[in-house]
Amino acid sequence: MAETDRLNKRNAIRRENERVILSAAEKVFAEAGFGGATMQLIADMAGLPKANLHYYFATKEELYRKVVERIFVIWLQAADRLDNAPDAATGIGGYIEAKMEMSRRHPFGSKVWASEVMHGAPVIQDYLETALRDWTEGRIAAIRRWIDEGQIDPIDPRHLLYMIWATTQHYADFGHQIETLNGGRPLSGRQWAEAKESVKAVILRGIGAVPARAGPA
Amino acid sequence: MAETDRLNKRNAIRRENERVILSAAEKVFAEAGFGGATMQLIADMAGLPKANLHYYFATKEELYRKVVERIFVIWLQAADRLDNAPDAATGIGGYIEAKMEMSRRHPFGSKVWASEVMHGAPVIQDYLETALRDWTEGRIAAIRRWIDEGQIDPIDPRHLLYMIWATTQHYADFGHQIETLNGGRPLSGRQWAEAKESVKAVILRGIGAVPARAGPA
DNA sequence: TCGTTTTCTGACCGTATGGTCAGGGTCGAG
DNA sequence: CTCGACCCTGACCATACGGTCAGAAAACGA
Repeated sequence: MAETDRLNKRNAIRRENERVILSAAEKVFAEAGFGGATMQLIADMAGLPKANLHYYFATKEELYRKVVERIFVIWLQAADRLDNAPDAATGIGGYIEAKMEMSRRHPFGSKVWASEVMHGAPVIQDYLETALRDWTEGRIAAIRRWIDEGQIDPIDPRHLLYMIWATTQHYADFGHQIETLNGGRPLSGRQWAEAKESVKAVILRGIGAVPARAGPA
Repeated sequence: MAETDRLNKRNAIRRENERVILSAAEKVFAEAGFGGATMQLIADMAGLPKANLHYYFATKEELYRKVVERIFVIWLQAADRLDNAPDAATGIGGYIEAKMEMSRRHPFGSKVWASEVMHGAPVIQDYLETALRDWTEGRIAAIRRWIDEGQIDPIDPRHLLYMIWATTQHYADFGHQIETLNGGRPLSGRQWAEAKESVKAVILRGIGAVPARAGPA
């Protein structure tokens, strides 16, 4: 087998440490921003000496880039629900659900992404111009098809996508504000479900999408 | 007249310098985050020596706090359109319009606010728990009234507010991403108008609000 | 066991940053 | 004109931060 795939102790250590560092970095970058984050803070959170971080990731920029790249991959993966959907309502509804789950399970990643974009995407501008642009064009075409088929009202697909991104990611990025307005408590499982249903209902109704089981009369 | 209101040269200088500094600070904080912003950068942008900034604002934290407080006031002011509206569609539609205008005209402020909240609102937590919470409760009551009157579908008013905030502020906070997906060009006046109409249309239809002029048959 | 490679880390360094301050300049009131 | 209050700023300081490095420790293959 290839040398890099060997499952000896060294590789295990490396993999585990990289995982721990990336996870700690994601959290610290999310909570403090790139400028506010320090290698010492990340090291403490990872339970490793600072010098050890620099052994695995040469610079703060490199570590940050790895964090953002990982998030970007997850971001694009959520699109599975949009593709191969039997109809518009199922596809868009499923995509909203998937993104709401992501906001719930990966709030730090969402915040890092938001922060990166807000600051002009200094690190992942190339991804925006290639991968994200291509991805977006593909979904726009799919949405246009649904419009042509009369499954949803005519609407600029871009604004629909922005709306979905904005609304779903808001529950992660502005989670602290939502929590404060919720009496200082995090949303319960029930409240998350209600949020998901509200968002789905308003958007699907807003674009005139009929539920799958209720075909046109 | 009161001493603080005198229009002598000294007061003019003070007012003008504070304005210039706050404006520069808003931009720098928005583009670099609190941690990434430096007093030197803000000073350069304001065209003043760094020491002069510290003459008007003792610390970086104080300057930042003033910036955020100013944004918060503007944020709350946009609610005028929601209050005293003749009906739900006009009120909510007007509020969306006002917030879209704010995203267009004050993108830096929106970003600073987003950044502050994302990082756990270390500076304005008290505002969230008092002013924002009170404001929100008031609007929730108003929305509930519209629901009871049958003007809009039953929906948790909180999620409706979050949706409006998320969608409208997205055009400021994620403006760079939108610009990139728009071929690298900022949205034109026409595109902004389309965005505004799209958002309004989807949300108003999504909550079953009928336009003001088209009363129930 | 031995030599080699990889992992680990305390101590250290140069720089950038927030903040200070003494002293000079400007304005306005009387 | 004079004096006091306010405005301005170059030079400076202490600290914190990203990053380096020599050398110890551990893992590995033979």
